[in-house]
Amino acid sequence: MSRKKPSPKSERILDVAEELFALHGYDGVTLRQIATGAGVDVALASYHFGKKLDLFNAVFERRAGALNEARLSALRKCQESAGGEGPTVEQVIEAFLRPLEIAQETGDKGWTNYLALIAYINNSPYWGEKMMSKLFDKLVLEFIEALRRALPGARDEDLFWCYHNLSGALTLTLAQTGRIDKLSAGKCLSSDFRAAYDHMIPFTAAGFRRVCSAEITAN
Amino acid sequence: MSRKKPSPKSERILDVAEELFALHGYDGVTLRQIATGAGVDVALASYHFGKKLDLFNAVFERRAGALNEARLSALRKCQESAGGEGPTVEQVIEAFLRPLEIAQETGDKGWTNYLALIAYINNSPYWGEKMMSKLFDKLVLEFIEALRRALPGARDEDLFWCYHNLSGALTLTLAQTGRIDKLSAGKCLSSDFRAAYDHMIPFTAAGFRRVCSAEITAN
DNA sequence: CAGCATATTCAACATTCGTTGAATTATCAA
DNA sequence: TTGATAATTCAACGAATGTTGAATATGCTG
Repeated sequence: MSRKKPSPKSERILDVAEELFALHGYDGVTLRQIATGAGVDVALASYHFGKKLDLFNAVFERRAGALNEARLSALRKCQESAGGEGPTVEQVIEAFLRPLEIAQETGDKGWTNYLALIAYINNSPYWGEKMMSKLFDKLVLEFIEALRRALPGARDEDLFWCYHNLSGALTLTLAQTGRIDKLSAGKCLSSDFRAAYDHMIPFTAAGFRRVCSAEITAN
Repeated sequence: MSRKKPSPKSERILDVAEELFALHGYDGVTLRQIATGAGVDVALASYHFGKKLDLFNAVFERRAGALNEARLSALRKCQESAGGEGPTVEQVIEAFLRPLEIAQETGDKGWTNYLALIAYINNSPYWGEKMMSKLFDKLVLEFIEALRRALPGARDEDLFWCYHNLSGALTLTLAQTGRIDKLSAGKCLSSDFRAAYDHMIPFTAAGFRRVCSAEITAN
């Protein structure tokens, strides 16, 4: 799948870095911790990826392409199956979220760690704007356009604030902090992406409809 | 307002630590950066607060009491003004969110930084569960009970997942990453808490109603 | 096998980190 | 003013960090 055949050890480095960066953030992880976790000398990370920041970016970008393609494909599919009026709000949000769930269902722990890393970055005042925009803005704007079609007459401001709420709910889910587990005394599980999206889709869809379909109010 | 008269310089240390921790996280900040920002020798932080982790906790706990009281007071007030049936979903969520906005309206930059720090902690897989529960669980559970009253027949699982979505939307708002500013090309501003809550309240209220008021579905 | 490029380790560097104990200054009651 | 207590700075430590250049191992090509 990847462009140039990667040495197995450099992939191990990326895997471990992905896991640790997602858990502790950029500054909370040491190159030596990564190297140790990968069973490798500390200099090897520098050899393959350069500076620590370059490694961080490499981890972040490794799966971005595949993720964007999966979500875009889901959007296209739901647009095709929908009639000429385009998909409903629920269908668009479903296309936005479900690909993330499949990533977990494969049992690939790496994907789970990667999504937690995205949550870390997206919620960080320092990294958020700089890193997310470059890789995900184009796709996100396409989803927002699809939502606009499903919500005729929606104002830009309302549309973007609603997306903001959706993005926040998703981000906290991806972070997998375990907080909802404790709050709900075990009735909800952070690790259960399926249940999270089963609730998030009708929840946010109702929010979009209420905020973006409101009759015109006084300015 | 505070219990024991604090030395002015120790408050400065807390202020700077609050700002830097919110921006870069626990590991992304150095005691020397904090000391320099506060115009103080590096040893002074240790003298007043002990280890770095103790300083982190001190920052986190400094405003927690006042914040909890403000939100609890808002909940009590809306419960009193409501009839015997209790406040509506919208009113409960309003009581949950608006006190955070007032904190910003005072122009106190410290509160804004503090809320961003909460966002950092709440979204962190490492800190999230450990630190949030101790200080905020009791209040949050009280709000959830108020929401339950407003949503008769709601199932526990649905109620907590809905709160999870609300918490995520709020967390991303508090983080103030500036991402929505860029996505919306300036139509939405991360710094405008007022606008964020104006949209978040009807958005999440509609979500609660839809998910928690649904007819009983097949198991 | 020889040769070469790539991959990996080894050893070491200058810096920076959190922390501490001693020295100095400010505060303030007696 | 004196003396004591708290606040602050000074100086330094050992440990850990990111990075680099040289040395070694590995794998591939001819």
